[in-house]
Amino acid sequence: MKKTREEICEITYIDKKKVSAVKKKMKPEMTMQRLSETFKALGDATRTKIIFALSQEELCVCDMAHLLGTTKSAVSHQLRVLRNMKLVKYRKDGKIVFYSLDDEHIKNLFDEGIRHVKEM
Amino acid sequence: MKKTREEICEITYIDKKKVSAVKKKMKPEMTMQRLSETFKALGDATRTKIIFALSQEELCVCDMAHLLGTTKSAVSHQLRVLRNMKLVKYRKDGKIVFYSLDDEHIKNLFDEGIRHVKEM
DNA sequence: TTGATATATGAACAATCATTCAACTATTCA
DNA sequence: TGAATAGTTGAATGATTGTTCATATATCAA
Repeated sequence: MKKTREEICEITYIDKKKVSAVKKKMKPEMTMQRLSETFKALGDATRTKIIFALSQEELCVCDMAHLLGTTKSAVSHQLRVLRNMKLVKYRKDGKIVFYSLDDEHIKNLFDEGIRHVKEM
Repeated sequence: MKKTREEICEITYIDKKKVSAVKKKMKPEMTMQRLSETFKALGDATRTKIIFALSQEELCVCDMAHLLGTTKSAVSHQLRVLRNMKLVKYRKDGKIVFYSLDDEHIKNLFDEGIRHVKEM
């Protein structure tokens, strides 16, 4: 009888102790989920550029569209993703909405990323 | 005549000076591309967990699969993504391949991310 | 050599995603 | 009030992605 389907429970442990030690240290599922969502939010060229631009200056949607050479709609859609992940905040001034980074962390996170990229 | 299609060139500038000032500061396209790819590589729950696990211990594929409750194949596929982005490195010991974080940055980047998530 | 095990990988499929277009709200100002 | 402008949003669409399954490669041990 040939077994083809790989089942989780049949995988061999190489170092069971090590695995349970690491398992204990793992963050809660919720934390991991949010963390990956945060990175995912930064993981798109348009959004990366938005974040970088906002690390330099507070900007309105219209000017971001200009800066990135795309449409206001596309920018607005991406800003919602960043808003949802609490990466940017905004203030309204009449018709115009000005966006900026939500807090200092974001810039640190970003700078750390740039440092990694430079050493690739 | 009603204009429906939004064209890039027709967007109004709100603050042209500000836009060109930020434009000058923008990193090269290549840097932005790599940066977003790096974040994207971290932006998946399976890969996030792999990175966290490796920040604790060097691990083989088999044990990672156990730890995450998934298959070796799934882990292996995700490790390739992380390898491509130079986020993990590996050493071979006989049949077994041990993975670890490529450098210290990665942990910093990750910790900065966790700090953000905790303040959400 | 043969069988077993650790890992890698290609193809396929469903799910997710970014952008576009059209339509909508809200605000200004004439 | 009504036209113009800034921004948001829903639906549609093509592209990308994560997992699974099957198979391939590499190493070890008998």
